[in-house]
Amino acid sequence: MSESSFLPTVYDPAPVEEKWARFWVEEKLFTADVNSDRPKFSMVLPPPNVTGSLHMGHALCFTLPDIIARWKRMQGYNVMWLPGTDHASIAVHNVIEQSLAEKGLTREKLGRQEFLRVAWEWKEKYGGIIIHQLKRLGASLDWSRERFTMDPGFSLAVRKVFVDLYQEGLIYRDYYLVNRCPRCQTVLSDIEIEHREVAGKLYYIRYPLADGEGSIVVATTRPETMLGDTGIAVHPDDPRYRHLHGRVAILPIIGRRLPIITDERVEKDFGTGAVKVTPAHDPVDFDLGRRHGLEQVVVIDGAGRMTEAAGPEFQGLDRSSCREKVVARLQAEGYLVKVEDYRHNVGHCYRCQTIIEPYLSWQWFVRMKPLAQPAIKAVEQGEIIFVPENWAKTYFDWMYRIHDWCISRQLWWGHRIPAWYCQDCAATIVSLKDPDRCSQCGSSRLRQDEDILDTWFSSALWPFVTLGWPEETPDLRVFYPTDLMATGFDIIFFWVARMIMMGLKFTGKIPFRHVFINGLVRDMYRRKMSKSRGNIIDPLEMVKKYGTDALRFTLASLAVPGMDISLSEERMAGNRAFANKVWNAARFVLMNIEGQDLSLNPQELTLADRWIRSRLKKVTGELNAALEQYKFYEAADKIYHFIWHEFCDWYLELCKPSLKAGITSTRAVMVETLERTLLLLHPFMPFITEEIYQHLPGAGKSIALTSFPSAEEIEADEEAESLVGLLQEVVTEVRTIRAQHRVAPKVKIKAWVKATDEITRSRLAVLIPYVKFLAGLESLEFKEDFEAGIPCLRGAGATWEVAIPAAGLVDLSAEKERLRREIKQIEEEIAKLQTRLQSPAFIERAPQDVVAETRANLAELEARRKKLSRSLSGIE
RNA sequence: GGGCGGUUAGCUCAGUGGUAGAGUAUCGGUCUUACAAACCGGGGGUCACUGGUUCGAACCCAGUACCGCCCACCA
Repeated sequence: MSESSFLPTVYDPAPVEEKWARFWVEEKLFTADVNSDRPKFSMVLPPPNVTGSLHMGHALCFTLPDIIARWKRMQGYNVMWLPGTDHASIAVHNVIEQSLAEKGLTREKLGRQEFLRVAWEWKEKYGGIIIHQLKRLGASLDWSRERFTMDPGFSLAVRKVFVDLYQEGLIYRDYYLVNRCPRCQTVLSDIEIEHREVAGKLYYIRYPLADGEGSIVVATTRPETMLGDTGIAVHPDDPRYRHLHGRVAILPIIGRRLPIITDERVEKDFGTGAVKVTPAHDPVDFDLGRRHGLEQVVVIDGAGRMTEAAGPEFQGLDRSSCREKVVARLQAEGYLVKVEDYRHNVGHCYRCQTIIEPYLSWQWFVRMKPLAQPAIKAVEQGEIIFVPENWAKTYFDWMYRIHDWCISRQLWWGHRIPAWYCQDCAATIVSLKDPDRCSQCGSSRLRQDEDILDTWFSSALWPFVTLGWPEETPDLRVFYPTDLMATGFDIIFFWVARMIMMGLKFTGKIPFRHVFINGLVRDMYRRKMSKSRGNIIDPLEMVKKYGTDALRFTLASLAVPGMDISLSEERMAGNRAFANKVWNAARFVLMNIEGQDLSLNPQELTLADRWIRSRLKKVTGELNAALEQYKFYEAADKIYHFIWHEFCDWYLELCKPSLKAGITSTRAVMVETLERTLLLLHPFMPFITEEIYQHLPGAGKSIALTSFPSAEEIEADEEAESLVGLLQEVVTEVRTIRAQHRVAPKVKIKAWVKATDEITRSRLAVLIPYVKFLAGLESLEFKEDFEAGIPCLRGAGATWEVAIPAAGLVDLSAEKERLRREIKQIEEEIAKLQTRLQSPAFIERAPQDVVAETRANLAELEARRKKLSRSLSGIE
């Protein structure tokens, strides 16, 4: 048969993938029907930032749900998987402001209107990149439902949520000490701060007492903040300072009078047991100050520069150079007692890694406790299930101790806070529609709050606003709550928890039933991928090199729930080889069925046909069970092993003689098995399976629209499995003997076989032609007596023996070595089992079937040893 | 300071009570007409350590060590 009419020998993924990716989108295969009467299965994609280009985290984050989506769709579900993007305030600001800076511009110079125009322009231009990439990579998303977190519907919903929460008292404004990033020029919420240990110093500073009698020494890591000190605190029970209670110290440099207060929160054992109190620049001091009525003196501004209140000597200095100057002056004036090296945790901005500055300012907050309570309950009662479940503990830990959420940001790109301040009576107006006049005094001199909302505020609404909320749309009714949310553990607090809280609050329902938490993608040495390390593995580059299917399969085969994934290119090369294997198996099948009768006569099935069907049944069951539990790695492993090591290595090889003999049913089973196998593989490798499927006789519009195999469709055939098991044993034994004696495959040799019981004998009789073919034997005959004086190479199972007359083939001393080694291994095993069986405790207490099994194993091993020993002494 | 996870073959990882597995790497042999991105075969592990429970432990319990991550107001 000429090969030219068939598929090429080497599979080239790129053209195939591009073709089908386009086809799926153009044919709208993944558009869900809201009127369908099939059961629904819905998900929303975690919206990638519009700034980004696709990275491995994304690739993982859509590959796994795509596997589920395709699987469920093939199982007959009405699958709706909604895509979209997130406006990502800070990230967009960083990108745009950086490009402005290159032109010598700042956002202030540009102005708010113009900046927003640039941002939208930028979003239109680059925001589509990820969407394009997702389409190219074949994620089976419903593109008719694509959303953006700043589209008009979203703006309306965000405003409604804000107004409702405000009216209920769950959103409030307060003058509070918050975290500010001096570089990003905005405040951040607590969870946007990353604490990292840094090498710092602990400065001991002496503050003289006002009455001139003595002094008190305090320890601080931030001496520059002393300029804003308004008190000193000691522990009430600390005997060292009892005489100082209620007295007054003098702040060096500034000269301010500092009352010495007592508070339980002071640690007696740290430093000197006395702490300076700077209410405007430290969270603990802020509380202390509020409780004890201390003044708040702001000495560092939002950009990290010293204010006028820091005094003329320091005003305008950066906080770090100010530290040096303050320390120098303290030293010069004798106030600096000592300086110690000190490692401590310092908060950094999660976006730009700048050290965070506590910053006293008016901000908007969400009161979290009332929202958290039902969200905790939903997980406690199992309405929402984390996979793996131990992530629920992380969720609970955070939720129980939740703090109020600072939601205002001093940025422009985002949802502007719907609050107005009356310039005449100072009233605050929060409203759905832009107000014309003050509701208190009727003045029309209103000024809208300059700030926008934290990006995560709108992200929290993603699962229901994307479906039409606050309208009661059919989509919302049919597809909400969603079934599965797949995302990384790093955003459980940022996103998952807040979606649960907001979902319950505004829809009265959970937003999703299952939360699948995937790990971080790391490099092959388990290091985080980062640009600075230069160890980024770019998914698009991998796609180019190995194909999307190989990338997807690699991610799936490494995805153990909740565990980080360490990725290597070798692994991907291996899976490209797997794709190629599938391709060539398909080529082989297609070559052999072209123009042939494919009718299936059950009477005509060969042993191999019966065996592969039975194996396929079991693998199908295992695959479905694994996916049911989100065990992607296990599912991938099962299908990989089945295709490569059962379908290709044994079944297709066994088909060759049958095909030669012209057995029609084998062709039928071959193509039937190939087709079912492709369906099983499709969720993992959508492209190559589609391409091959389209070459099969009777192919439909798309493999994605076929129905997923179920184990019930096929019958098990234990007899065939057991016979092929025996076949594999014998063939492997003969091959091993050949390989160890360097008997090349093309050298046709004779072999003898015998069985130690009648049943094995009759089974071997059936298997002889197969063994001959697979082991490359010229002949294989039953022979009762091997001991006829001809030196042989021997192998044995428990109930059978093979012998290859060795004359002229090999060096017998090598054979003796081989037999000795094998016997030794068997004897070690036998010794272990004997010890176990000699223990009365084992016989008495272990379950009967375990004991029986152990006995049977021992008997088998002993039988083998006997046979091999006889062979050995025969040679000797 | 609290919590979570990890430690199994050279490497990356599966494996929740009954004779240690995969991929890859490695060594040897093959172009056996689907596939050299392939085929056949081999070697390679006191399952981190110490105790305990059990007839039996990689697996359960207690502790130790090292690695990683998250949370945390000792300035």
